[in-house]
Amino acid sequence: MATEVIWFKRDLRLRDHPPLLQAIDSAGLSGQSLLPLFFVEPERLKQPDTSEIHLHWELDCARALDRELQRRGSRLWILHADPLEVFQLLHETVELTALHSHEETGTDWSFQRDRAVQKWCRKMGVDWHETPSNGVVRRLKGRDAWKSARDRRMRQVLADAPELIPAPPEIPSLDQWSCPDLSSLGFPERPLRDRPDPGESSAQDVLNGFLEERGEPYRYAMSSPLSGSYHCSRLAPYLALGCLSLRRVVQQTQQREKQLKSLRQEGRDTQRWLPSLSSFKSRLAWHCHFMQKLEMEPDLDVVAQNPVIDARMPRPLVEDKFQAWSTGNTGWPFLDACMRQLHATGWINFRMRAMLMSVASYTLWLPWRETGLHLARLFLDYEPGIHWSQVGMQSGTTGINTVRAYSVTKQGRDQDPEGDYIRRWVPELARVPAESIHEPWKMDKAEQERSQCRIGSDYPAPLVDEGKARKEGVSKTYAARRDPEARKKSQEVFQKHGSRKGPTRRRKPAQKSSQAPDADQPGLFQE
DNA sequence: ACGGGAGTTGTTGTA
DNA sequence: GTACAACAACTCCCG
Repeated sequence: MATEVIWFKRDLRLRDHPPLLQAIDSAGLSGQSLLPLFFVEPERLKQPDTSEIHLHWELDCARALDRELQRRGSRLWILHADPLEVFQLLHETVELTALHSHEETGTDWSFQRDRAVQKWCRKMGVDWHETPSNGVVRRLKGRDAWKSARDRRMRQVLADAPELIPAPPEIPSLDQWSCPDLSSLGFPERPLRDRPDPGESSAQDVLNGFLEERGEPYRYAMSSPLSGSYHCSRLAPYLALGCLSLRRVVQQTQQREKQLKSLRQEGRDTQRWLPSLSSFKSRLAWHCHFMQKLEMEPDLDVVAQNPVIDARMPRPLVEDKFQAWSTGNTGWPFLDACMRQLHATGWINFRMRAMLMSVASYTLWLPWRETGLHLARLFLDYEPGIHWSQVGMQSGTTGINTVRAYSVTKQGRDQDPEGDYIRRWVPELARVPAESIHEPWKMDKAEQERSQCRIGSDYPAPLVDEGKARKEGVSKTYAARRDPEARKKSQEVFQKHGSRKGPTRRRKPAQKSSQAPDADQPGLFQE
C-alpha cells in the first residue's frame, strides 16, 4: 500500500492546519496510509542558534501533538534523523507518493534542506504540497504588494481539527531513528522558571486568558518588565512552534473587539480594552512583516541588511564585556535584572529585549552576530525572522531605521522607579534603597556598608561610563550612515524591505508638505 | 518604538 | 489686577 507523509515542522497543531486536512483527503481518496512525522534534525543540532531550551520545548509540544493524534486514531513519529534519509527509506519500502507540509521560513540550514528535499522529490516523482505559513509570502519581489496579501491570508476561514485521522502504517524500520534522550545528544535539560505548558490546548488557554482578562491594560503595561510578564500575551513560544495559527490569533482578537464594541453600546467600560487590542493587532502584523524579511533575505542572520554600514563600524568581541553583558553582571542593575530574568525564564518583554541588544551594540560596542546568537539561545520563543530583523534594527545595521540607543539608567527609572524588579532579580542589591538602586556605584562607603552591597566585590562596578560610551557609539553609527555608499545601499534596503506604513507624523501637515521617503535621507525611513 | 538639550508654552507663587 | 521668576510639560532637533 502506498503512503503519504504529513510532515509537521513549526506547525505543531491540529486546528487550522490545511496541509493536514489536505493529506487526510488525499490519502483517504486513494486508499493510501498517512504517516505523521516530526524531525529532530542532526543538522539543526549543530546550529549556533540552537539551545537546549528550544529543543525541550519543541519535544514537549511534539509529544502533546502525538497525544492528540493518538486520540484520533493515529500517532506522531518523532525521529532523530535527516528527513531526506527517512524519505528515501520510505520511498524504497512503502512507496512514498506525497509529502504535505507548511512552508518554512528559517535560516540557511533549513532553506538548504528544503531545496534538497524539493530536488529529491522531483527526481523521485514524489509530490510535495506546501502551504503558506502565517503572513509570509513566498517569491515576493518588493514590499508594495505584501500588506494586502498578508491581510487576505488572515481572513481565510479557520479550519477545525479533523475528528478522525487514518491509521498510520506499521514501519518497524523507522525505530532506528527514534529520538533518544536529548542529554545524550549533548543538550542536557535546563529547567526554566515558570515555563509555559506545552501544546495546542494550553496555547488556546493562554490566548483566551489574554483576550478575556490579562490584555485589558496591554498598551500601557507592556513596556515595563514588572507589569509586562502578566499583561503581555505570552503567546510567542506557541507561535514560534505553530501550536496556534497566527490567523486564529488575529481572528479571535477581531471577534473580541466586536464583542467589546457591543458591550460598549450597553454602557460597559471598554476604555482600556480597545486601544490595547488595537496595539496587539498591529504587533501581530509586525510579526509577519519581520518574518518576511528572512524569507526574502535568507542570510539575514549572518549578513547585515546594510553591509556597507556594518563594514564601516567594526565592533570587536571584547571578552570581558561580552561575558559581563551575557551573564547579567555589567554593574548596571536594571540591565542585569533583565538579563537574569531572561536566563531564568526564557522570556523578557519586547522593550527590554530592544534595550539588551541596543546597549550591547551602542554602549558596549559588541558585534551583533555574537550578541544576537546569545539572545537567540536564551529566548524560548526564538523566531529567526523576527529575531534577526530586530538584531539588525537595534544594532543600527539596516540604515533604514532611526538609531535607538537606550540608556539603562533612564529605562530603569522609567520602568522600575522603586527598583522592585531589580531587587527581585539581582539579590545582591536587595537592601539598596530606591534612591541608589539605579546607580549603586554612586553610594559612598557608609551607604554601601548599610545596604550590604560593596561595589566591586558584592556587585560589580559598571563596565564603562554609560553616558560617554553611549554617545560615542551613537556618533560612530551616524558617521557610518553618512557615507554616500551606505546611503545608496539604505535606499535599496528600503525598496526591498521597508514598511510602507510611512513615518508616524504627529499632525501638522503644513510647511514641509508631502515629502515622500527620500533615499538621501535614510533617517526618514521608519519601521 | 532613543536620549538630551534647547526652545516654547503653561502654571503657580509672590510681591 | 499685574509683573515676573521658577518650574513643569511639551515640542523640535540632532547625534
